[in-house]
Amino acid sequence: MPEGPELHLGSLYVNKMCAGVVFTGPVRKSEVSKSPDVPFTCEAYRITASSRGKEVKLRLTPMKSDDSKQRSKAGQADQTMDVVFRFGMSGYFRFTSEDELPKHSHLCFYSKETPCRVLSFVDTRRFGSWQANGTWQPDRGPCIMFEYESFRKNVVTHLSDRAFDRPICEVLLNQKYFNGIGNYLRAEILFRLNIPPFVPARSVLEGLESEDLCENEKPLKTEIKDEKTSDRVKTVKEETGDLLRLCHTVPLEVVNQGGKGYDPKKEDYSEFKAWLQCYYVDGMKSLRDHNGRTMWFNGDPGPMAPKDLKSPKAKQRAKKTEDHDYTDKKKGAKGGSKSTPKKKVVKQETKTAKKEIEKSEEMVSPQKKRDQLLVGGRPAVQSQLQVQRSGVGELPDRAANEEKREAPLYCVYVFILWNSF
DNA sequence: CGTCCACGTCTAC
DNA sequence: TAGACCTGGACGG
Repeated sequence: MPEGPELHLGSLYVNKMCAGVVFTGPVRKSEVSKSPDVPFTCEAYRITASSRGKEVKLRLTPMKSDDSKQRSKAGQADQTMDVVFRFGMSGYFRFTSEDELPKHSHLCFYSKETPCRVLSFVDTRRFGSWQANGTWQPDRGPCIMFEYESFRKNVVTHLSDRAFDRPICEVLLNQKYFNGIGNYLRAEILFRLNIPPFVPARSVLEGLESEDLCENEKPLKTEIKDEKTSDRVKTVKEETGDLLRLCHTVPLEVVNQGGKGYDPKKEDYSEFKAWLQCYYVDGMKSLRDHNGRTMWFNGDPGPMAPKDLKSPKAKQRAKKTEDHDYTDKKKGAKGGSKSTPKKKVVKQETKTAKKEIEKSEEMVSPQKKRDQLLVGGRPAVQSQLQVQRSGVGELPDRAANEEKREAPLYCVYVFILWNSF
């Protein structure tokens, strides 16, 4: 569940499910967890949640007791305790009956009912963590969604920080400045503004104001009469706002979807998947950034793109043979994972038209290939945009973002490529 | 069976 | 700037 929107949706889930529920007893941790104990026990307490960027805070509030002396005798809590969670790659909250406890529940809060129900922090990979008596992690910046003004200010007033020497796509994952942005959000945000991901961050951000000048401008949409569909009025909207504003609005779109955000296993994942314009989308390119994270983008990667010429594999590929069939897969199998320190998959445009086509096949992820279908004689990329355009009956926020773009250049690109087969 | 990949931090050379 | 930390799903042989 893990970028800003998912964390926030998680806090909404807790507040909704636990409203009016009384919890009791100790907080229990799984055997396998290495996170700290939560030394809290109470005859009757409530749980509420809040979020900030990529953290969720649970507040455990003891209910009033007639006999506070008795309570302190028994070692009961009489003060609230905050527990601050980070979700890692796979954390989320569930509220279930005791016998439906999900696998990988690592911290459990028991309700005072028979049979009882359990609020549990579930985390398959255990990259998540929590801190009893916790506070928001001090090195993390303001929340991109709910502390927008201070978030902007924090970035704009620290542009001289060496952190901004890096490519913009990598800076967007720096939680000191972009608390809540993660790997899918950075792709979606940069894509919408057509910003090459490996452009120096400072060059993109300098000149932006602390104040969002856009915020109070009402007419975000321009209505244009479409000649072809004469009687229909088509709304055309450019992406509104600068990069910092989109770091705020794009995550909020996910929250306003009301689903669970990024969660491929769940039923309601389809809406989120349809919302994605770039991340893991068929026809988009991807590159490993300098931290080994996959950056999804379209068009020019930008001047700071990893050249990867130093990677053992790239050397091998360049030296050994011009055999275009010498793929990463092959190398992986050959070299063995031990001798090659870390695989670096580079998928990029090449110069000649022929190679372009070959490479474009490599670029398509396996998952994509499954989905790759012709719809109405057009590549799926285009049809996806059409689906987005036809969205009906959405929340106002979302509706405003529906009818947003003419078919972008990449569609033309894909179309040409497609026909060249 | 094995390899690769995944929404994120952390800390140790 | 590598790795370490984990589980599990997809896919290949």
